[in-house]
Amino acid sequence: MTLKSDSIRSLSHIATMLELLGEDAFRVNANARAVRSLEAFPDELEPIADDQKQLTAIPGIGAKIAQKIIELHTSGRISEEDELARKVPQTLLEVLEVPGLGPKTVRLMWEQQQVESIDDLRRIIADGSILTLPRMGQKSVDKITAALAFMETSSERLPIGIAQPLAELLIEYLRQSPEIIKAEFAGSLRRGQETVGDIDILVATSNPAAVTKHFLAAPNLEEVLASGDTKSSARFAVPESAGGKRKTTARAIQIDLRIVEQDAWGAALLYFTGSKEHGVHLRTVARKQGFTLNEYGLFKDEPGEGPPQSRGIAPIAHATEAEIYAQLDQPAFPPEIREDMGEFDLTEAPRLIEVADIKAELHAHTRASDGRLSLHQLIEHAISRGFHTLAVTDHSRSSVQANGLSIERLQEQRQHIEDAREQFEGQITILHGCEVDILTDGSLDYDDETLHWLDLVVASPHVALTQDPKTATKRLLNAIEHPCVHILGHPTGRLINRREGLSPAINELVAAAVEHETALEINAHWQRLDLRDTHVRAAATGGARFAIDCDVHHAADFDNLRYGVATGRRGWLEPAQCVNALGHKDLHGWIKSKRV
DNA sequence: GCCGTTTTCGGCCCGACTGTTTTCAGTCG
Repeated sequence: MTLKSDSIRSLSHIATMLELLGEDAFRVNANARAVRSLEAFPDELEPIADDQKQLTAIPGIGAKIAQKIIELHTSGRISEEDELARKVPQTLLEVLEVPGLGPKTVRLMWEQQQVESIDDLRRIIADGSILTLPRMGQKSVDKITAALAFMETSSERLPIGIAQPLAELLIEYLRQSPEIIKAEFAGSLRRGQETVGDIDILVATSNPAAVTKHFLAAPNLEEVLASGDTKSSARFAVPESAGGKRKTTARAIQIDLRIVEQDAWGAALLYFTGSKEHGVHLRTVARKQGFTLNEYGLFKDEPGEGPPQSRGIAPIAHATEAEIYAQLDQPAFPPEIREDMGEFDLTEAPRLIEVADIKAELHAHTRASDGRLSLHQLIEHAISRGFHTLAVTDHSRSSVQANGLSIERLQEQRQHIEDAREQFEGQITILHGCEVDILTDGSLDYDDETLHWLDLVVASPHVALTQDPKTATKRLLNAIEHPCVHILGHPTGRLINRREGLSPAINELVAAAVEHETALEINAHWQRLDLRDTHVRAAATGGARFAIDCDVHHAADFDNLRYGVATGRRGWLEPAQCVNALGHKDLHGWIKSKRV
């Protein structure tokens, strides 16, 4: 555990307990904001933990919270957290996790009915005493009961690689209705987050009732949670086949449908894309300039009661996101950077990396190790993607479970590569590379002579992924600094929702990567997305170069590129910093620079 | 509890839906 992760846990614990005690909402929010800010902070806190000034330089961290972090660092505890924990039963925090139950209701249950746990909640439902609470009727109780049952069947956040295809299928279905003018997904999915808690679909129509009816008849719909004139929510089953074989325990996902008038499409898309923090900041900007911004448009402030659109006030801008941003004198922020993490300091929108920029795949496996494609099939797929270069990088010998190649087999593979080069001449440049294991101590799985003989080397950690941060940093630095290594593959080895992976000191890796011109991988597989967005942001700011690769094992893995690109965009990555976006000459110039 | 090109004090976004209410509180995003 690091000081950062401990601080995040303690501060969010404090925020939740303050909420349950009915403390000032702004104080609760300040702690929650500090948590989000720390989650996005790329570096560890230990190096700055004795410097209040550097701590308060982190947005959302003021003098008080900095003091708590310092206290946690020096004593291992925060006294405020301990004091609060004496007042609030810790099992009460689980009750707050029940969807539909908020702090006010949980507090009432606690004060009036001595509810201190989920079991207590079940008790007052069973004996009917829950109905004596204010504003609590049978319908509410039924909802809580259903939520409790749903919680038991578990639900984790859905990886983007499952959520996005689901959203696209639903949109395809919705568009079958002639009443639909436009349909797009918004929310965290549109911002390219690695996992999503729900899916937001935005629809433009002049016939809301028909569209709602159509939505509620969609395939895989399990339960309607709410349905009004402009908004419906339903729970959908996640098909067993999602993501190839099931790679998530999530059985269901909530999908929210928002219905808007076509005219206000831009305002609605902006609003429902979020993030919440970006929206709050943007509305503050609007207010300062004498405007009101909501999901119906940007309005000039005029005195009066009620929302401007219902008072007959015409919006100044509402048709597109771009015109609203322009009216507020802001750049047209790409969705992926709308996190209120510094984007409002920009004077113009960055030109972020796009899928169309990617012209090379530098991390791909064949049947020789654990891939499912033959060498020829792999090459044909790369050509069909319009790539100018493909690196064949099967596993090295230590990856026994992946049928890693001995040096002899590696040498045999060279002959096949050369045959293929002849056959595909003029269509694509084929590199003979490997994905070499970074062994536990940081040494590589082939000798230097073999590595130098290969055209391209991706060095990746596959074992000992629970090493402490210091050892892991040293291990990865070894690979970055090795003169034959081009790319550090999936640097942390994490698997989303499954395995934490290594926690190296990213700033040290970045400094070494810049010095040795080694690229850091953004592994595009949606189970990896490694480096993650916040690491990419830190490394890109530090001037590192990146490789966005699909780590191809199956033909369909090429389609994961969009998730890797989205992660790069969330890290503010521009094409010039991505080796896969280089032209043929520049890419091979860099690759050969490691072979002199 | 944070923050400042209106402010070092006094702000801190905005609306839909639900269930329980005769006008609104709570939750959610």
